[in-house]
Amino acid sequence: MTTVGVPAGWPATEEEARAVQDELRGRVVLDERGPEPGTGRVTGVDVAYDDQLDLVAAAAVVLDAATLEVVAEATAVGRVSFAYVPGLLAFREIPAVRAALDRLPCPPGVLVCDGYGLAHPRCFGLASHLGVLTGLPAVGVAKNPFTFSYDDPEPARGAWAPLLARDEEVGRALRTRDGVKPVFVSVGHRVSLDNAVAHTLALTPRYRLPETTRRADALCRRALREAARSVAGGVQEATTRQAPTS
DNA sequence: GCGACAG
DNA sequence: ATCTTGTCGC
Repeated sequence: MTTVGVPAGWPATEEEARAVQDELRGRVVLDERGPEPGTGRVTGVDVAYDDQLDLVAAAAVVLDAATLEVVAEATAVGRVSFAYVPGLLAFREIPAVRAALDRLPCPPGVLVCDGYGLAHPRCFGLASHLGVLTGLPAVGVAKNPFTFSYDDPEPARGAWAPLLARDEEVGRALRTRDGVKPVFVSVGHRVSLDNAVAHTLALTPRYRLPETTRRADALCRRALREAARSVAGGVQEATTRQAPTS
């Protein structure tokens, strides 16, 4: 099993990480609408953890945007690069995600992240961070409202309400299934909010969460199980070798 | 000061 | 994120 390490210069403290966000957020591009839903490719990325074994597994799954069929997929396993701190999620997820993206055999198209983009304490969440580092269009689709507030959208799929920080719209609470809890969409990089919402609806013909994140979630969990099994197997193998020879 | 807080 | 069985409903 090949493992990816923490990148050189990766922040070691929360202070350093916040400084990186403050420096990079100026590179977010907000004046592009982005590719139209249903055209080209859309790539879901997700990460799973085993904190006991200090393992992280990431997956990137490329879908044909028109058919939602899987075009390509890749995984990467490594060590945990940062503790989970609200507002600093990107530092925990990005090294493994980038390694998985680097292993894809084709261009990813639009990235769909689990989490937020501009809707963030320093306006630089995971989706924006990954977008800036890769240069790719990126959107954030989160399952929880984080620190933001919203009024419940109408019950029909497609209905939405502004996601608010203070009184600013930083994203949208979007109903992707009739009568089901909304998801929370925000702009990452090189995509407009309207288009991010349109992409999310195009990716949710059947389930609350986008097909991209469902596929990536399943794949990174599988990769983590296999990595954990491999680690456990290695330990067992070593133990066996060390058995007394009396 | 205390609690909340994407994954 | 992760720990976890059954259960209500389409």
